[in-house]
Amino acid sequence: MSTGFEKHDHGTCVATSIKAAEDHCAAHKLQLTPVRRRVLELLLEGHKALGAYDILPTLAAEGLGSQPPVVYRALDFLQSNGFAHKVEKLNAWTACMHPGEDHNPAFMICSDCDMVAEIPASPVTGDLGRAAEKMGFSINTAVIEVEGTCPSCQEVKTT
Amino acid sequence: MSTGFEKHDHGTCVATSIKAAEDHCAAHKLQLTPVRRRVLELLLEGHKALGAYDILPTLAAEGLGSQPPVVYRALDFLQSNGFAHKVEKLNAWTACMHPGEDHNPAFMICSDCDMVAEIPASPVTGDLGRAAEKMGFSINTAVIEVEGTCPSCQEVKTT
DNA sequence: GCGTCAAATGTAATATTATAACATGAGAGC
DNA sequence: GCTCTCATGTTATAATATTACATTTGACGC
Repeated sequence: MSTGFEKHDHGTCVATSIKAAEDHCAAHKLQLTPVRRRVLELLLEGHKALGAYDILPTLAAEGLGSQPPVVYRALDFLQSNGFAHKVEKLNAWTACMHPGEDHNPAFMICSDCDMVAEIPASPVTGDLGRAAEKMGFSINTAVIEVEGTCPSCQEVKTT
Repeated sequence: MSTGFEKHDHGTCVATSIKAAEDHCAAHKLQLTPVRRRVLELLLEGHKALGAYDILPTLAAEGLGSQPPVVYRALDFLQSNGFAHKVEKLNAWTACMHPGEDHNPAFMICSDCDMVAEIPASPVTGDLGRAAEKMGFSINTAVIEVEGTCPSCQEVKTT
């Protein structure tokens, strides 16, 4: 699975994720309803993070709901089932690139092109986990988001 | 400097931070105005993160300003000069525990008692930095926040 | 079929967080 | 005293998110 920054077959990328969501829902008796499915598709369109209010007009135009709770509910569903993540720094959501796998996501956010790449993080076993353990702090969830410049945007700058 | 979770002389804690802010301002020709100073004091009161709208009523009661921009400006000032940090996960701010030092903060947030501890993080040299370097991603800022249970709240639960 | 229950959706209203824009004031340096 | 910069006062509004309650739909047991 790609991280998003390098070149990749994005069609496969999308198909894989949708398929993973369908399978997971089938296996766990969850409903991937039209709204939920469409929101996931929108999140998958680019490797960007979308705000709830970026998504809402599209849903409204397609007759899938026009009020904020509609999109927030869909995002909650996707997030709690591991199909999407919230990027706290951006107050925005992005599709999960490792659906089905148990993972702690970390994000790299390019401030030039707004691309968001999800990479595996393992805070519990990493530096941070060791620091927490030392202090007797028990980690539940971790927010790890770095902002900077992605490889392609660095190239653009230097050429 | 304490992290906040363990027992400590909080008076010293506050005094040290205020002093550091005063010194830094004197050295850099910055003004630690009444509003700014008061906001810093409020952030230092407990090792908690405060939202802008938690702070505003106090400022208003003390005649230091009653409109949102007042508190946001003060927070911007404190943050850009390294006296406070924003905790993205909470949309709230906390006083810096290592003022004057060049550091990448990480936070441990106790979801039971709301205590926030700042610990040093070094993403650029740590696991995350290595991952970023490998991908050719250049890090500008890092948000590292873990949420879980602090030592004292774990004790309470088990007794 | 029919009742009933849970999950999902529709909708109005409102809460919370944050910023834009412009006017006013206060002090430093000339 | 002039002017320039920084800080503050104030109004309005933007952006993000949730509460609360009504309605619909489909599964399941009877």
